[in-house]
Amino acid sequence: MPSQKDNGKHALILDAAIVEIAQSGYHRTTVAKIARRAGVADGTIYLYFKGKEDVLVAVFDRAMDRFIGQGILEIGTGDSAADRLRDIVRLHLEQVGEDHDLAVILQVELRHSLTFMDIFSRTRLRDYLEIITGVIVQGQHEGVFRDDLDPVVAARMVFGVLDQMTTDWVLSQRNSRLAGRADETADFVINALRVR
Amino acid sequence: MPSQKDNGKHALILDAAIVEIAQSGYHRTTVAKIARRAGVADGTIYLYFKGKEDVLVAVFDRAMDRFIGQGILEIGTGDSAADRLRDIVRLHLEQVGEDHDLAVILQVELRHSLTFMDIFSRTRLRDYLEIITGVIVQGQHEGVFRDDLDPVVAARMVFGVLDQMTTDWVLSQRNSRLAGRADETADFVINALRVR
DNA sequence: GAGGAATATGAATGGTCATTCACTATCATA
DNA sequence: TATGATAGTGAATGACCATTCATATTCCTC
Repeated sequence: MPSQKDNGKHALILDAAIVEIAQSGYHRTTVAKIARRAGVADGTIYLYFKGKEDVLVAVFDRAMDRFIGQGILEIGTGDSAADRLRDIVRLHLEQVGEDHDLAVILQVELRHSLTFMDIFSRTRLRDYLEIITGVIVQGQHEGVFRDDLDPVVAARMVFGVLDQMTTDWVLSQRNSRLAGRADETADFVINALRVR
Repeated sequence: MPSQKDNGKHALILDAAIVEIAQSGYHRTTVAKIARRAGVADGTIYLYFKGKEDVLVAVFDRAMDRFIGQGILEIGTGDSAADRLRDIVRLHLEQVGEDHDLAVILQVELRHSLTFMDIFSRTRLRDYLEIITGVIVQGQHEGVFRDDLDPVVAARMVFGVLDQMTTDWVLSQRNSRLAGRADETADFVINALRVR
């Protein structure tokens, strides 16, 4: 099984898979098509991945690594909760809006299986939601966010808004920038959380 | 092709399909399994539906008919926008929370294909979103909801919150009632929209 | 209750792929 | 440059499953 002397084949296959899956959906994408686009033989896929499903998992893992790694974790700790939340919204929409094919997979293809969603919600997404939860708790301590909302549930609601904006963008004919919605989206969620 | 003298086979097949698809996902559900659960022969499915995919579409259509028909359309027009929105949130969560298997299909299985999502968002969902949009516009006229938010986009955000609450409920194996979240969900979205 | 129409059956068909594996090519080392 | 190890190939395999259709059953009408 190749590891170091890779010639970037691993990434090559993942890139090809993203394009094919975004185009035709996971189930209509054959291993042969991924191989052809990646410029390798069908069998080569199995040197780098356990099987077709494993390719999808790897696409997801790499995407989440990049997403989480892209600074979401260390969003200014000196700032107010409202400012941090605004930054999270902006970063989220910028990140996902950067690669349309990848967004299609994240928003549409990855949700085709309950068990997959389950894994999803138990691992990387959980870390991300915990960051949002933390910011909400901070805001409650500051006295700026209402404390009659469960911060864990509220974080889910905030995520729901971001997720819906992304899905709408994926389904729309993309001449718009997703990040262009950042301001009004941030306004919405911050207003939702703010004390009156 | 049977139409009147149905013996309820059409509905029988749909019910069986809902259970099977919720359990194993659309792609792992075979026509044979649906037939077996419905207590009919494989070929009978094809007397009532054009094919496997048509069964899924019919499940979706019936669900949306019931959902939209269940009073969402005629939510008290005499009430304030905030009250109407609260009613919509409650009805939405009550309706979807009524049948877990159906909710799984609506939240997970139906989103497996971009074209399907596309059809979805162009038809029934659009009607529903227009109702929410109308309530938001009403609230803006009343001077209760902020008018610096595009009501169409705001309606999407509200829907995103409801959708996320539903997905969370579907993915949690707990036997909690989805409608139990109605109050805090309504608080969140009404607060988000309210002028300060 | 005969005959024809409407329904229902389920074994057989055929197409589609994921996966395997015997073989070939390339690389690294001495 | 010989040799074993590592990487890559793609035709063949076999499992799976939607759909069909020849046949059987039930229903209706006179």
